Amino acid sequence: METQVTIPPSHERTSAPKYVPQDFEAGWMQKWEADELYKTAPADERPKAYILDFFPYPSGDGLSVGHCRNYVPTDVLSRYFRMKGYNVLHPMGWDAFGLPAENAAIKMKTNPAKLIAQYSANYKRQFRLIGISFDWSREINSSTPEYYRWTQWIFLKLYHAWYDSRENRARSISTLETELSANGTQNIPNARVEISADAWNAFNKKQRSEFLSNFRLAYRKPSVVNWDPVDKTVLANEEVVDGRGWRSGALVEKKVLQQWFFRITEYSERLINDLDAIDWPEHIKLMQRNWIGKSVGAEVDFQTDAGALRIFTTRPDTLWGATFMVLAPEHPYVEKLATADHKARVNQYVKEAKAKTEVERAEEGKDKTGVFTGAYATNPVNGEKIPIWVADYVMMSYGTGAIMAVPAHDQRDFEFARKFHLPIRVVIQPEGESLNADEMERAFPHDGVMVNSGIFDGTSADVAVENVTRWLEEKSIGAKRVNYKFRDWGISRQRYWGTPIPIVHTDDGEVAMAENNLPIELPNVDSYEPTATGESPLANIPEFVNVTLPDGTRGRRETDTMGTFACSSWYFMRFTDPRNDQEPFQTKEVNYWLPVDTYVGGAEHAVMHLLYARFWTKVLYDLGIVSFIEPFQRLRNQGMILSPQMKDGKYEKMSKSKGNVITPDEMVEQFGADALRAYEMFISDFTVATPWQTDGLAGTHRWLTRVWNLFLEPARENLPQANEEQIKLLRRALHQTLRKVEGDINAFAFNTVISSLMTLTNVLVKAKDSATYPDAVWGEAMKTLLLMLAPIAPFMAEEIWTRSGNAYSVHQQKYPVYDADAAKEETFTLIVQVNGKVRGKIELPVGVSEEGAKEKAFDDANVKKWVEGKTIASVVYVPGRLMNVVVK
RNA sequence: GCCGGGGUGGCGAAAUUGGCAGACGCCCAGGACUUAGAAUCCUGUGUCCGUCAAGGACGUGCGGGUUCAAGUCCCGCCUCCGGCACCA
Repeated sequence: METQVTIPPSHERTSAPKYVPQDFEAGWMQKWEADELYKTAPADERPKAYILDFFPYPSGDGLSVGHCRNYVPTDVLSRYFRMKGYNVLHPMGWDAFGLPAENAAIKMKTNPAKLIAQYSANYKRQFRLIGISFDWSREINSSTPEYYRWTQWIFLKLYHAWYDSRENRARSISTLETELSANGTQNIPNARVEISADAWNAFNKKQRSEFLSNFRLAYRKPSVVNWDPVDKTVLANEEVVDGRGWRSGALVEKKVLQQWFFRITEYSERLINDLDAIDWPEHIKLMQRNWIGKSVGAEVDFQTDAGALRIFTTRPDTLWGATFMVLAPEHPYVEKLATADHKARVNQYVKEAKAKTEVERAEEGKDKTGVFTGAYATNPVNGEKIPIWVADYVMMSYGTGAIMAVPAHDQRDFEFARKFHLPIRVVIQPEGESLNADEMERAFPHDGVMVNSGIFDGTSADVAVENVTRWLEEKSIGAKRVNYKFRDWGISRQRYWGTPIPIVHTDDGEVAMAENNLPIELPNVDSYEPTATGESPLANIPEFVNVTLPDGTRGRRETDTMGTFACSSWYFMRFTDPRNDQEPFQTKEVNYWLPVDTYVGGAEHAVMHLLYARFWTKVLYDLGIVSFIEPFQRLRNQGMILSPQMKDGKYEKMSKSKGNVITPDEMVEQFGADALRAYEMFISDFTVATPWQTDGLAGTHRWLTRVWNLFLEPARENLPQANEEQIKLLRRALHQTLRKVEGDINAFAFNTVISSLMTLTNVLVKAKDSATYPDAVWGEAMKTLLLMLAPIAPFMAEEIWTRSGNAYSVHQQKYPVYDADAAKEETFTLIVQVNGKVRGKIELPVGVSEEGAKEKAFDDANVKKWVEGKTIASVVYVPGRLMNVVVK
């Protein structure tokens, strides 16, 4: 029997200290740091937890409440694992190089290093304000020589390595030189450039250097690049969004420059395969797979007057349907094949196509353009002569830059054929349908049965590709081939504010700096504005550019700097040993801490940072420098916090330009950091975008006030002693909450962590006002609640802990241990349905027999009413949950 | 166009394997306290019928389906968000 509890209004209670978080929060933070509470120990015997936020670039705007969405949960996790007895690494540093800082510095006529120092100090202040427990003794800054020295060191490791596809790993370049000198490239499958041992041995220094560039994992080549005319720099493919620079928004132009690349494409297969072993959101894995863009098909040679023209196709089963060929405008055969009477038109077309930007080509969309070269190719499967065209819908950068056009089964070829009145031939017939080339309105790119294909007629779709490919190989016409959309990672930036590339150009070719000559330091200069020519501003600094090597050779230093994704591709390793000036990190430390157990940040880095960091990790693994193959075991992306104001029926993003940014500073001033932290967790599921509501923050503030009063307000007088049943219920609620909270923290369900703690608070407040509990019971409840609160509301937990007379610090206590017996339920509510509608709810003891449950269920008055006079067809019984009576 | 992920009260949202839809909080209303307000506390709060009862009908973007039972599974749409975009 439940009794109605009357709770006296607060004014009747004896006075208690008021919850004013602003009075104690800052003081505790100072004390914790002074006492080095969050200083991480080196590798030891304890289990470790490495919990990391994405490397932030500190901006002048500081942190908004949206940014706090990821920093709070990772902090909660870190604090939780410390209390669980783990050795926890939870560090922070600054991705300080790069355009934003440099551009801001140019605009404000100051030095980017100064700006970064100022901005990062502000971030640090804000992190402290909201109680984030970073180990600041491990703070790093990627723009300091102490850091980028090792970025350069890793660059050299890549420079001095090549990918041996026979062993499927990177090896030292010296192993390649030894092999070239003995056997040339004859044993190296798919060598990009082939050479005999004699030819290699006859090479001079410069020739060797240039030849090795075809193999090195860090190499330079002339390349058409994405040129951002506003930021005056080259952008990686990943940094071009809709044909515009991702930061400046300017239309990207084409430009040919000598560029540095990392040969990430060698790792395509491993980057795809190893995704299976890591706990990442599926959509991020999918984005990476799509970005790498693996497709399996065949390469086939078509004979022409200029020699064999190699094409790539994923549909070798449609070879008999090829009615023309198309070359990309940049294809080297265009010049060779164009016949005299077509040359003028071809040249004109190529010139126009090359002048167009990628965007212009794309904007013209599906409207195909192209010209006939006058030349023909021979289809190797049937000896047919088919015309060769040039068209810009074929890209030089994918496959071989040439295609066989099968208009009946490819939509693009179909459009092209219709526009230029080229023949269309059906070679795949769908089941139960008959395609007629003249009447088709679009291509049929799907599976079917092969027709018009000689000996393959009648071959069904499931084996067609495989059979034809095998046949091509037997006949030596073609071969199976895997292609990737993925390109090598371009890292050159013609800017000042980045890691210098440790290479010197001499008359004898490139010379890599010796490791012990690192770092190559950025010169301290007044003017570092970008040049309009595309050269780095470093090129205008003679003291930097002109070098004399130890052997007396004179050279020109490389003036490009590395894009910042180089810095962020290994910073998570540096945190394990951030002050080491002998090596990037101790082997023992890096192998103890890595991989990162939980890595948290926004989804916008899905294909850039996250792919590059995986690549560097694999290279370092191949070279025996680290012992793990993936850097981030568990990845989670936070959802965005949107502005509370709707515009056109939608919530907007927070941005300085829209003037709708809400800062943690103003929220802390009003409600305290603990309430802000709780609200950041409570606002919604971690991964979901959601609008900010300051009223909701008022709610978590009210909750914390109730918790405060629960601990610090004296109990009412003259309350009855709690009976056995009340004690049991109290402990049950407590331990059920503990189980739920631990499960939810591990599952990243922070919103339900808060709601279950709110529910427990409500239970305890009622209990406190209705009975006096034995000290042991009440003490257990209070202590358990406080320890569960410690990671979430660290300031309040410490304040209450101390005021209650406990020894400092609450954050050095063991996390409470869940008692399964106490949490066990004795009864459950059986839902009784009649024809799927709920007609009754009855309390039954756990473990009741089916017969017992039925008896009680049919005893229920309302159930009786619905069953009476009807025939019972069946009864579905789900033990411990539900009974459904099906009647007619 | 292709590939993902969503759509649940006035609002933010919960809901192991299909098993009580709406936990928790906000807002709002009524009440207690107060000279008054703030704060705090109590009660109510999906919609509709019913007497503010008992009880019932409807309800998770729309339309179908599977099932004793569907927010959850299947088919077809609508719509929002993200990614890719002539990838041969």
